[in-house]
Amino acid sequence: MLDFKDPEFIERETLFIEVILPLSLSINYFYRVPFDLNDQVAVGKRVVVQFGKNKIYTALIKRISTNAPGIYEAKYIIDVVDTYPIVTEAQLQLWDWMTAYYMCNEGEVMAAALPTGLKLASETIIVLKEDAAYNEMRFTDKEQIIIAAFKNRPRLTIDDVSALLGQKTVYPIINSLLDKGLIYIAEEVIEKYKPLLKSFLSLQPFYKDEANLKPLFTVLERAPKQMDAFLAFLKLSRQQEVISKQQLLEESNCGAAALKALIDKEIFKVYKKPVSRLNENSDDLIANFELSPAQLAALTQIENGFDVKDVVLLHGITASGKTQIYIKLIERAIEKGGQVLFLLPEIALTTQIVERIQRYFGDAIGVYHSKFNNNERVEIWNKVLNGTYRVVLGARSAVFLPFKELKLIVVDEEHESSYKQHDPAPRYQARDTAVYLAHLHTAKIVLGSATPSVESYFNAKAGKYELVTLNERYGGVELPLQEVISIAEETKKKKMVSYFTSKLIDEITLTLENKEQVILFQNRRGYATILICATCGYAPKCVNCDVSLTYHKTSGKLHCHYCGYHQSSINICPACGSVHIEQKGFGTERVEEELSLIFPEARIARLDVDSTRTKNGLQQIISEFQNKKTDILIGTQMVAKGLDFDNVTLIGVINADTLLNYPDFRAFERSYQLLAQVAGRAGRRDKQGKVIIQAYADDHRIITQVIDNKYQEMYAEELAERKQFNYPPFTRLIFINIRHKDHDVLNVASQQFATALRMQLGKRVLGPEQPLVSRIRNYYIKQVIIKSDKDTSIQKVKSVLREIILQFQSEKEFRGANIQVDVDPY
DNA sequence: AGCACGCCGACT
DNA sequence: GTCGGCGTGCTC
Repeated sequence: MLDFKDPEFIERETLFIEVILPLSLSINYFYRVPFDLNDQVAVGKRVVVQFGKNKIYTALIKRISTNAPGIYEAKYIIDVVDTYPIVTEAQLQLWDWMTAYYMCNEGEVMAAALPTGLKLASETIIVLKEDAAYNEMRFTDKEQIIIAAFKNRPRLTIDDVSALLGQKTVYPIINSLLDKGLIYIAEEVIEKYKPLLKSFLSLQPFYKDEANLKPLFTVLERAPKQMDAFLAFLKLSRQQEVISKQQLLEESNCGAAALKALIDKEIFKVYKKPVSRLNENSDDLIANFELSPAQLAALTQIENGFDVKDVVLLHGITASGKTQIYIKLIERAIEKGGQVLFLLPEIALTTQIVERIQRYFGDAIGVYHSKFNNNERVEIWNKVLNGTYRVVLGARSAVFLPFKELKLIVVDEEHESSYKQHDPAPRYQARDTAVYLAHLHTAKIVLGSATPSVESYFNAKAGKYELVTLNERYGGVELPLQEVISIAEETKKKKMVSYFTSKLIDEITLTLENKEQVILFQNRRGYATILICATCGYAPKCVNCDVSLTYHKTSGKLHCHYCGYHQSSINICPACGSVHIEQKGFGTERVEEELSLIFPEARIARLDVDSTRTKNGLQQIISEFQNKKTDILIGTQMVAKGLDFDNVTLIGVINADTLLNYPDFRAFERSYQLLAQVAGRAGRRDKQGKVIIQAYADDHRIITQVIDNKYQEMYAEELAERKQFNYPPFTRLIFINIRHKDHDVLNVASQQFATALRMQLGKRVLGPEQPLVSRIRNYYIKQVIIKSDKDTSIQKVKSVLREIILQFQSEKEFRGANIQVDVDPY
């Protein structure tokens, strides 16, 4: 074993390091370490390297060796960024596994894993923090030069800094300024989320000393209002840690003037703190909850399950109180000194569940997802690394955080498709990655869902996972009354009003009269799905993609949902000149419009990607609905996921058929999950909710199963189908998308690729097939599918695939072709 | 991912 | 005659 720390050794030996660059490169590169940096290099630290002609990147040290890397001469590293490794050994192992399993590059994994703030590059822009407390700190000369430079320019690139100081090694200096909180990395995108700041009060340090309080009381005796406020403050401070200005005003009836006087007299100090925009009306749920007997039983089963298996699947119906069970599990894991990762779908992270858990665990908890900017993400990364955070709530990318003592992972809503990353690579499934991550740390993992994925349930039934079932709703809340209404029949009887059956209209009327709220679900956005000329059949299509354009009335434009292309709408058919343009299909916009004609008094809001694109859109729509400023919320999938409103008693599904007709082998499973999830939003503690599902296929087995809550039956029938048609969980799928700008070249190329693959893998190879959308952003697409049965070694299949891809890419005639591999598409 | 090197159309 | 289009290959 080489001792890199031995001074003798350091003086004599030349070190070479293998680094991972955060780019899509098929191999890693080697650099040479200058002698004076020998004692600083370590696996998991970042280094600054020049890559290519004049590009500078932050790379990560993967291996250190004394062997020169063969024929070429290695470049010297410019600098070592970190004083201690920021990536752990376990993380590097996880990266290795992901690279191999999902058939991508290590650089792609690194790019996805590290928050942008840890990937400084030469053109990264730094900005001086305005409110930084300079005078309380000491700076080196170089730091002062940089700070001074900000007087002339608000933004500096790393290259600028390099020029200013006349040296290449600037990363440690920048890093130190970042650590001191003096500068931050400018966002390349405008920040979407701006925290809401609220004013809080604290006592000036001087008065924390009891001795100084006494004279204060004598002074305040002459100002009864101020005294009142002060006493109210003292009383509150005994009960809670933070006191907001607003709260003190409410509790003391002292008036704003008296409070201002106290602040002006420097008795109180005001500080601002970001608070959630969401209504905080569910506090009581968490403060000191007791598990119900059913929950307690489930908890015990989970813990016993951990004795025999590493993975437990918790199948608990909607509103059965899974969160409280998670909290108990988390609590126990922390008591044992461990760290906990709690994964949630992105959308659920903006809701109450985060607040509940945050309130419960306080400062030891971190939240990690896309609403946070780079600087905050780096902060979270560091706090996980140094152990400040014991619990992290996060979306799928949180699996990349640098845990050191991970003891428990919770994957809530494990069936959610958003756990799978589709683009770009690594195309990973965070739930499956979490199972491997738990294995790496010898941690335990709970997968929870009201409607588990067929795969997970299969694993549980097969004994790979331990299965725990919770069949009782928490607090005796009744299951909603569910009913399906046939659209066909209602149409025949001429009882349809626009898209709504008479039953749904009646129920909405009743609900609004009771001052309760309604959620309507329509899984399509926009106004009309397509426009079509009634005379010649022409339908406007996207110029870049092979899809019809969707008509959006709000913008008055035709939009492509794949590439973002849009054009103005048409009144006259460009093909035949006819003015008979028909609208086919309808989306949330249309539902909103039609509904407002029927219920002109009702306050209606829409929740979909379009209405939430603007700043704070999502947050605002949700909180307005929660605060009962809206009566009816119309939305796509978004309304089904993780949102919890306690005044909603009616849920309407406008058209269930669109879900069922989706051409995917998981369509029925997904429909069941989505409908069950939507239905779960109905009802309150004191009132049974109602769910109305409108459909043409009103007797479809999936709809019947949703209405009767027959998960098991759905699972059994799905499983039989999967077995018959060789789909997961009986096989493993790999999708290979081949893309090319030229249609004909693609045909030849994909045919040849499939043939080469078939030579070695035989009938496991399907295609090339034309995917649903055969052209996106001007690239034609063909799909080859590998369906590998469980008896075949998947490693072998992957190595064959890897070889064929390599061979394919070396062929000159197909050079413009681009291959994307998607392992376990979801 | 960048970025340079390299071979074919409209311009001072 | 040149400036520049982006197609292709390389980066330790």
